[in-house]
Amino acid sequence: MALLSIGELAARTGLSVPAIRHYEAMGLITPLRNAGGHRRYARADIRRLSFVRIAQGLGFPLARLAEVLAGLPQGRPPGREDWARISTGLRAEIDERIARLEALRDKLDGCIGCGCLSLDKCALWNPGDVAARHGAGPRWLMGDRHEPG
Amino acid sequence: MALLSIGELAARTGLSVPAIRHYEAMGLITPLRNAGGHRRYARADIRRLSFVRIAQGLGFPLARLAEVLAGLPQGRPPGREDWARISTGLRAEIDERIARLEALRDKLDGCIGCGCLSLDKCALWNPGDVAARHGAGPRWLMGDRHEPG
DNA sequence: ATAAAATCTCAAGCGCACTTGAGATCAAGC
DNA sequence: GCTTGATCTCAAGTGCGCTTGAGATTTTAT
Repeated sequence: MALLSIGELAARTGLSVPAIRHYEAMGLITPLRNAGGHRRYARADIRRLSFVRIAQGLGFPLARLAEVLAGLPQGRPPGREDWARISTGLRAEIDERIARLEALRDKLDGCIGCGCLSLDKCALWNPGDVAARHGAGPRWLMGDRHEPG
Repeated sequence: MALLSIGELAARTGLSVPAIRHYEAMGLITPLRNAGGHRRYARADIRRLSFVRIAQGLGFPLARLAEVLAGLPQGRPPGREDWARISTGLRAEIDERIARLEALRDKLDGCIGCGCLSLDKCALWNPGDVAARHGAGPRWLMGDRHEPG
């Protein structure tokens, strides 16, 4: 049993079968096919999907992960250095996301505690008074998460 | 200018006008209406929407925020204690989210660094070997974020 | 050999958080 | 008074990340 069926891969990763097919459509994984046209996965693909789930849980959209995973070797199974390379690429972004979350939490604490409660004016809640600029888009404070497209 | 029009509120909060109307439909805010049927907002509503944006940025769905905001007084403008009360309610959930993110980051670091690379078996990546249980749903590691519904 | 289970390919639907558009009404400036 | 801009409602569309369903084919077990 060198290669896995999609059902086996689903069982190993905890993903649903349609979800795995969806990831394929999004370019995250590219299985082989057997004579009958059924998908056949290498063991390394379990790792690949585990990575996807974790990175996705950290807030990365599938499209970004497709880019990152494109950095893994094709043909040869990826080794330690390969995973380390693409992971370090994400580390900076991960740290940034966590930092942003912590900053927001602290702002929340700080402003509730400070008693000013003028959230529309308070520098903590509205750093740089962006709201007064031109009221264009809600980009302040939020970073790029779930930006209205 | 005791009350704000929706356009003014949009300018003050950085939100779009349709977004504010959407929040109303979701039960997050309930403006008064003038004689002509136009929405009129109190100053405290700026705070209310600022709170919504921040909490939303922290990962809370609008439905949850509607619940939380229902804890604010009606008629009387909310005071420091009101905001403090509903914020502390969220604090635990916020801390939990941050902790989860940090844990995932550390797991990522740890397993890339540890050299085992057997993500499907490694206790760090797959605590409790949940994948082998019955392959039902992808609930391990992820918490409740963006759970397939 | 055959019945049952797994897989295949489309296509459509869903939940969330909005955006966009149409057509009508209200408000404000000149 | 009249035009212009803001606002109204309702409906439909968007992007993401899948799920669900239909109908056909392949694989596996007996």
